[in-house]
Amino acid sequence: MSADNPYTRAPPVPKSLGTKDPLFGFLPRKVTGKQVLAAMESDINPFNKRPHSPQYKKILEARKKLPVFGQMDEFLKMFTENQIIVMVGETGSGKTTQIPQFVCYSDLPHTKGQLVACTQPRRVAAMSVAKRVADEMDVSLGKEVGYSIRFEDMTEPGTTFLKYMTDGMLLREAMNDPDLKRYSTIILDEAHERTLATDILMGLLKDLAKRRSDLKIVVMSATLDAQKFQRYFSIAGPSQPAPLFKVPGRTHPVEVFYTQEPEPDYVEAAIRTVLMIHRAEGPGDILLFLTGEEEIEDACRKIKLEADDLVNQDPDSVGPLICIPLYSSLPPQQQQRIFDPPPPPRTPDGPPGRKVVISTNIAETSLTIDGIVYVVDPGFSKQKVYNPRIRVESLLVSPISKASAQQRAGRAGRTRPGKCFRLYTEKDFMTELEEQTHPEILRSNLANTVLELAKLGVKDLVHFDYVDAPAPETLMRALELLNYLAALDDDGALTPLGAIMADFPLDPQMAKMLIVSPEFNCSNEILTIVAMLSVPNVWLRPPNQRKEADLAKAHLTVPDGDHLTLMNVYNSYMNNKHDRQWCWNNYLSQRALQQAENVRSQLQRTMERYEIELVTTQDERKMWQNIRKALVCGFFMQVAHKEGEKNNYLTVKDNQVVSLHPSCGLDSSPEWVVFNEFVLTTKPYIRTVTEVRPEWLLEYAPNYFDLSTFPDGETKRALQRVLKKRALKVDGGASNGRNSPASDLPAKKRKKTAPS
DNA sequence: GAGCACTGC
Repeated sequence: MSADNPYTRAPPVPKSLGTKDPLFGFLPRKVTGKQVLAAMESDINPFNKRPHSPQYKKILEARKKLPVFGQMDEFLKMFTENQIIVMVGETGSGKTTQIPQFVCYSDLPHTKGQLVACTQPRRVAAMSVAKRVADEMDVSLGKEVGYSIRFEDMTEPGTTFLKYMTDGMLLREAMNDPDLKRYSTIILDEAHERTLATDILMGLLKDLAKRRSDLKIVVMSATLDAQKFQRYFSIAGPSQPAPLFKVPGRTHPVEVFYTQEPEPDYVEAAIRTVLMIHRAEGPGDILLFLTGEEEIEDACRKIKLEADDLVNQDPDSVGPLICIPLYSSLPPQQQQRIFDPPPPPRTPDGPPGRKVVISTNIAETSLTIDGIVYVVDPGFSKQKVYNPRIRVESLLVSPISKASAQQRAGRAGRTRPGKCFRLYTEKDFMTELEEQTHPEILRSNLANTVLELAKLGVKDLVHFDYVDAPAPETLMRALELLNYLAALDDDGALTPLGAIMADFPLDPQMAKMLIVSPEFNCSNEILTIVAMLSVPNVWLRPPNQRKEADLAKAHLTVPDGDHLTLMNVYNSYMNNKHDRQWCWNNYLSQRALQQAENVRSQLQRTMERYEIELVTTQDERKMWQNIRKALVCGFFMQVAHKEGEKNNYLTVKDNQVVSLHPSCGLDSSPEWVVFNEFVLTTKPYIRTVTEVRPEWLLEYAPNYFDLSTFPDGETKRALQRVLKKRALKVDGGASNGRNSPASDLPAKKRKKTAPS
């Protein structure tokens, strides 16, 4: 910010070095590899004109050995001649660190007050790559090179010209600046992972490229998807696919083995294979892929037992073995164990020890473990699937794709030649596995995405140029929900309320509930509840302390409803911050609560921007009633009605039979409830549940609770009885003339002009 | 009487 203030500036540097300037003679976007190489080898940093540090040259020498470095001139030529490039760089090619730097030398964004952006699907990647590149360019992180992720903007406006960021972050920026004018070039990295955000960005950028001829785009992906992207980005005409720039990787060969026959029990087969490798194969660590926490912990125990047996039977030829579980909900400290060295031999010249990491898909992309030589791949993972008919996302153990299997095998060849044992037949691999994992956009509830697209100015959501178009029914479901929430009008256009909702990083139901909550004098409470609903489960339940954990939970439970319990947990956490042991003593996840605190303050800032007041109700009973009313305004489509005597519920309109989830803290089973989630595990459950009154449903969501649209049944009859009773009351003089907040803007906002 | 594949805003 203060770059022009001579008093706060870093050591003075000559404004112009004339012909000594390493960038002397550089014409933007007409730069050659020879020129860049000379500039890189200069004693002066071309971008801040300061002398290079001693380690700069050392790092440069290492960079020169990367496969991509040898093709710099070729890349720059293609960059000069094309607006959009598809680039394929296999593992170890150095594309993520080098290509953005090459682009900077050609674009010279710092001379135009612009930036080069490089997106990543994951926060850690954005941070760590930015750090690495800042070192390579000999600048400090957050100055010329920075990163931007949720909760952390490590950039300096006016100084930063190369920015690594999460794909979701760039999408957010596009909502406020659809032309992304600050960027001279946008690089989408890991495009083959097909995250929702990257898919939407590809659609936006393809369109934007037509409007902004000065914008260049580089899409980086794995080999298998390149053609698809080349065809998608053929903006010069259907017969002219986007040019492909290809760089070989630098990995070691991996030998792949298949089973002769299909394995009926993949966990058992996996354990057997791990022990076989341990007995018969040379030194090197093992990575085994399983599908979830329970399966992993179970396999760890079994392998440990069997390996101990082997060692006892044959201590002269079998070395010690340690098993390390790995999944995302493990605390970071335990995740670090994957980097522990394998155990030493039991005697100085005994057989070497071995490490086995048993992991979910997290080790397929997010985490790399050095020293892995053997991979055991049963061929399954848990995948999200969305059923638009019943509006439910669930996790299903499904066969992986060929691309995924290839990625898993590659994990064995990072340090030296390795082996991959696939626990399925080669025939099944060839004929049964899909080429690619279905992109997320085909497997998700799109309510959020559709609202984002509307805010991005996309008028026709159905005919938007998707790389892969979602099922029409999924889009219809999303449009229907947003229309009921009054975020979209009957023509599908964004309403002023919808524009505000889109600015909150929340599901539309929660955004709606938060925005209307001042009308019920409980925005302070709803803000807390929404933050708690946005973070992972806060309750810990270690397998050997279940009773203690359940007891601790019972102490914090508010019997009137799970939403109130969440609020109580958050408030207790804040009141006990002085006690470092408090979370641990109450079997609560410190990490999740800390995250809730972050989310809450981020949401509060967005509320302030729109002047949505933070208010509270003093009377506790009234407050609780108000909270439940606000819940109805967001979640009126997630209501269930009790049927019969047992804990059986029927969801309203959809008529799905559901049960209260065992984690539910209600001390009774009320007739009407709103729920936060419908989960399909061993059977259909509703989770995070609170009692509501049927009158509120009719009052705050009259469009949805238009009984003429209801299927016949007990739910409809119950609501008809409520209507009748209400009609009698109104005749008695207690008229209710208030506007329904479920279809209107918050009171405060009505007086102001809607923000653009 | 069950769970939380993995990300992201």
